[in-house]
Amino acid sequence: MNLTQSPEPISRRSLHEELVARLRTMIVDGTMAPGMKVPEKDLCERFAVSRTPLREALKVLAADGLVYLEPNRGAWVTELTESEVSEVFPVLGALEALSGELACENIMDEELAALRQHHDQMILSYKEQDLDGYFQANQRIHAGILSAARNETLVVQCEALSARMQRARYVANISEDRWVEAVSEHEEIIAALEAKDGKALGEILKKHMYNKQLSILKWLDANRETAA
Amino acid sequence: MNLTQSPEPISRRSLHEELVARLRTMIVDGTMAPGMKVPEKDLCERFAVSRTPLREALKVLAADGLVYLEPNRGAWVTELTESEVSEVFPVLGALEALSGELACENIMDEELAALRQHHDQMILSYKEQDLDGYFQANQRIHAGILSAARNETLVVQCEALSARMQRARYVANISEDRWVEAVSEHEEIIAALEAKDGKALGEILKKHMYNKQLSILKWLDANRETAA
DNA sequence: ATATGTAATTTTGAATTCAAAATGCAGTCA
DNA sequence: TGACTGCATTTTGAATTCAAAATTACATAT
Repeated sequence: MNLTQSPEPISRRSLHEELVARLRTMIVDGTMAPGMKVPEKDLCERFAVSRTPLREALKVLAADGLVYLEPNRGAWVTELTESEVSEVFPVLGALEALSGELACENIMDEELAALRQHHDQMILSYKEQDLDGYFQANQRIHAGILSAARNETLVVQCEALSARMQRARYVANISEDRWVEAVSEHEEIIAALEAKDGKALGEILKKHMYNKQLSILKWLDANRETAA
Repeated sequence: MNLTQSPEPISRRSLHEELVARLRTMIVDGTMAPGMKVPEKDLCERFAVSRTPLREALKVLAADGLVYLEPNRGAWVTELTESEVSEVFPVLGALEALSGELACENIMDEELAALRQHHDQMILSYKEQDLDGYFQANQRIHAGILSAARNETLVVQCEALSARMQRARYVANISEDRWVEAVSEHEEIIAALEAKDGKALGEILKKHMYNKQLSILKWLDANRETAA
């Protein structure tokens, strides 16, 4: 038998891996709300697994900062506090800035073209006031820059921290003012990218992150008493 | 009863937490060498625990990138490859740069004084060619800057990535040339810190990291055939 | 009624068990 | 000799079990 192009290996997934992915999604999209006790027994029944793999998954999510464990008391979904937001965003800003610099060095023409399309799509969604479409295009742009940076470690770190903040973005409905501002920042982003100006792109992405932070902090502050 | 200053909660540790800490140490200090299969049964006997908590710990270490898991085949200590080093150091550089900037904003006088002492101690160790003392002082300086940044998330991220690189630092014996260079960089670091020049400190720390990367890559390259 | 003490129940942490998968080892045949 | 096959052994993944800890419910006393 001659296998010139070897087929990709059959990827197998252990139960706990699958559970990590599922639970992460549930936390990020708000199905499991911040502050909520993780219902171990419930989840076991729902996913039809025993406690062993579920608990393994919870340990991993705890290391990621999405849940916290209290010995002998169980697991809770982490709250999104002001102080956490104020800690995570600067770190995310530094990492996105790096991703911008690296992307300018390594991006390929087809990738750049795809990003330009996503950008135009995003502008279109904004003009039609289509928030879902906007979010999706926005997501794709950031993912595209990150992947163009050619640094898997950076991807992993960014995604882990983003996941922790994502929950807020789902709930925090963007204000019209912030939306206008974000769109204008994105014009700068695509411009810097097309000019391959890494330094500038890094700065803009950092600023972009900082503004997101402010917008979320504002929302958190406004909803503080509501939640409590 | 009036508890004006509430006592700190009694901290308890589950077995798996303890195991994560112990195994991490064993991997970082080289007791478990890169590339080695993790001897599950052995470790269980050695620590006198069952497989359940040990395996939970391995999942966490895998999420940290210190081991990798192959389904149905077990766990291995991750190798330190050129590509991993080339990925992790830039990320670490960006994070250390951030820590420098934040430290300049937030450091207190006593902390600065302590760092100056560690620095002087480090110079002394260098003059006496005391590598252990030098490493220790060096470690304390970086930890001190990080803690002065007042950002727990940043600390966690830096420590996780540092742990992955630390193994190399243990094995890679610093060259005399690199040592001279590192000492001179540290003079710049303490100067920027005392001048509270965040931008400059960030730049130097980033450069410092980059030079460490080069030095480790050189070592890896020289030892490539030895290890294989 | 509120606070304290006690027993029953539930939940958690970790050991054990069990089935599936991988590995190692003979024995067979070219 | 060398590679393939089938069987025994080991290792792994996950369910189950069991003891310890926490929670709840209830009774009693102030």
